[in-house]
Amino acid sequence: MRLATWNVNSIRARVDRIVSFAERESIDVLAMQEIKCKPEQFPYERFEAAGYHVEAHGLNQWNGVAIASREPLEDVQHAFVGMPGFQKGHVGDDAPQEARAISALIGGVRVWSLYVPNGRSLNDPHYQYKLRWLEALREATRAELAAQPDLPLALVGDFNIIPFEEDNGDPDIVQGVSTHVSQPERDAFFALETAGVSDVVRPLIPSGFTYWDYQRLKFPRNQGIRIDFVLGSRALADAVTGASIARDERKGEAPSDHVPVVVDLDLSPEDDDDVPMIFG
DNA sequence: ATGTCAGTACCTTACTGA
Repeated sequence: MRLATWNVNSIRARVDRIVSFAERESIDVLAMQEIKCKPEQFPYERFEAAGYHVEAHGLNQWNGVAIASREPLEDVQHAFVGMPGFQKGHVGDDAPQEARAISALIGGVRVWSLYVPNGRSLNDPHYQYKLRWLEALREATRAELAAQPDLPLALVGDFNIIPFEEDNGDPDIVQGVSTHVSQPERDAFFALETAGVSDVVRPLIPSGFTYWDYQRLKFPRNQGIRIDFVLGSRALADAVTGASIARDERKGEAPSDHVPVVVDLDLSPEDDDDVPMIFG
């Protein structure tokens, strides 16, 4: 299985290049974020013509997540357990949830397409919302893996966090001033490891950005940041055979400001070394 | 060049969010 995640920054503005990428790179499962539309506005037919099923979750022109898959999507969910809401600067369980998570079971793999809140600024209520959202994600993931320890689980998407200093090539993003690099955000990201998931791309691709701001020639200057990740459970990590960051997707006509992150998985059953080979 | 882009409504321009 070839699994990719991509913050597309509007599905309608660039459906051509998104479907072209999926076909050209033989993507089996494409998790998308920031589709920026309601389901009735999603260009399903373009994906179906290319052999993909699609599940989309969007409430308005903001946020929105989707998963396209060559295999059918089963047991679709539009939020994780305990996902907080946000409305007019108010964080909480009583505020309406935004369209920032969608999940499906595909070929035995539980895939979550996630768009973590941006945070906006360190003193904005949205920043507290971001931290609470990440803590709820950690707890939901911990519970899911406690119930199914051998589940191949992938949390993929735009985490809006720069985990390490070497992931920050943008001189305008400064510790102590900016979101994405604050210690509480980084702590919340690394705490996901205690739930049983880890970054499966970094061991194969130690450096490289996934986002370059449209403004101020950030891409030509390569002043990008690494904020899009594939976090996998043990069973998923054991299946990873390769990974890539599709940097070229930031080039050309009407690119998203993010590029796809791709992982290759070999999900065929493992040989069990504890059992003797009795048939030759 | 405080150097961009997408979506919407206050719709040929201003606003929000990123």
